Amino acid sequence: MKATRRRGGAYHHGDLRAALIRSAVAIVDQEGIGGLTLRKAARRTGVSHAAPAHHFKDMRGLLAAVAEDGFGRMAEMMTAAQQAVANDNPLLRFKALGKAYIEFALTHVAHFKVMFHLAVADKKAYPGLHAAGERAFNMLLNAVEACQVAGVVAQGDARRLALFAWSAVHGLSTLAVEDQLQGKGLSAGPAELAETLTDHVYFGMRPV
Amino acid sequence: MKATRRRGGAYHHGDLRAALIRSAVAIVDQEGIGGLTLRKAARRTGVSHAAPAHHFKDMRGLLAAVAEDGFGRMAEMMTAAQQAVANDNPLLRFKALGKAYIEFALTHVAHFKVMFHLAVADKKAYPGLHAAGERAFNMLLNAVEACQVAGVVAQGDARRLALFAWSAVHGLSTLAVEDQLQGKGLSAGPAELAETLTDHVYFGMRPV
DNA sequence: TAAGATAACTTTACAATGTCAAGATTTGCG
DNA sequence: CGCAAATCTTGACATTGTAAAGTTATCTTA
Repeated sequence: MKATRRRGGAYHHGDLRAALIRSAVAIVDQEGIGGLTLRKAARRTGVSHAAPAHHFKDMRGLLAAVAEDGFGRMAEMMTAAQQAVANDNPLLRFKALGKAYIEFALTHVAHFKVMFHLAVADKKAYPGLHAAGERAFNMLLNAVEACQVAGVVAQGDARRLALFAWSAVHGLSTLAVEDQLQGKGLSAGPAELAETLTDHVYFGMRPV
Repeated sequence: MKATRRRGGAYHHGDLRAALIRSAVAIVDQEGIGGLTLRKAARRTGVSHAAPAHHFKDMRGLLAAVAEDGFGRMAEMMTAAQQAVANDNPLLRFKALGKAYIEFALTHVAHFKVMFHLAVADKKAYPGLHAAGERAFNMLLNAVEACQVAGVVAQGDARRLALFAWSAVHGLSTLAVEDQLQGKGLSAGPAELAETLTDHVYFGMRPV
């Protein structure tokens, strides 16, 4: 949006951190998460190979930054999807949330892969990342609780119900993003499968 | 089980391929998937750094071998769990299948991580791997169809129903294995969560 | 505005890795 | 027995992550 391109031999980039994240996302998009390299991201951005270290301590720092960026975008998409639905229909809002989750994964494959690929040591090392993930789960939790209040979802531990919904939606996203849905004889694309899946999720949470 | 340890300076290992897979699993268990290295696996097995190349073409070959081994073990656990249930109760068999899937992920974290971590190019490059994944899905599909015949699960595209169940079960496994369940206020461990999750999955598939 | 401090970036350097090529050793088969 | 193939080792090279030290721009402050 601003002076992202380095004119001439400008020593200072101006917005290197964001530019590196963009490059990283592009690389993961093209070559997968294994093709991402600090040096490659630096080359693509037009800076020296050691420049990333000043913005992200190391490789994991870059991945954490991409993941945090992804969680932010996901939260945006989910709130937008939720607000596009009538305020007084908690069930529709709940479904919209689930479909937005899947849609985010399908339209932001690189982000999604990185978001759920940090093996370990992200818990306390990257507090911003932790908080971003927490926020997304809380959106889902609130939607479930609203459905309980409205009586369209069974009573009981809302967190477990939310976990069920999250698992289903996250599972489909993961399988789709990892190309595990090919050759399974599915008669529809991921988008349509998301629709029927969220219906089943709701059926699994109905009051007795 | 056999002559796995190299006595003295034995030039030939005897069962190097399997030994390397074991080492790789151990490394992934201890240091995560990012800590796995061809040379490290070779060192741990007591062979030269280039030895793995003769059994697995490259790094992806080793990962594919670990994944295929994992699919085999998972199929074993799932068939065992299924056969431990009365033959005439398809619903219980279906639930047992789902719980076995989750239990496998929780007890074979390294295998599970590798199984669903091969980014791309596994489709045709590793046919054995592809077939192994196919087999696991077909077990689930058969269980769903048996439930439909018994009338305990709604009619309709069995593959979509199976996908819903797989998504839920796979999602919980993934989240648990990636330590995403911490700090979410869940009042139970993964094993108990698996129990309630499979119940919800079934509820989501009941006949109207 | 000018100097000093700080931040941003580069250059240099090194150990570790994946992978290839060539050599050594063992096994199996005729 | 002899030889070809399979198995493993050694050596080499480009690439990577990362640390240390140097260079250039920006910011602060007096």
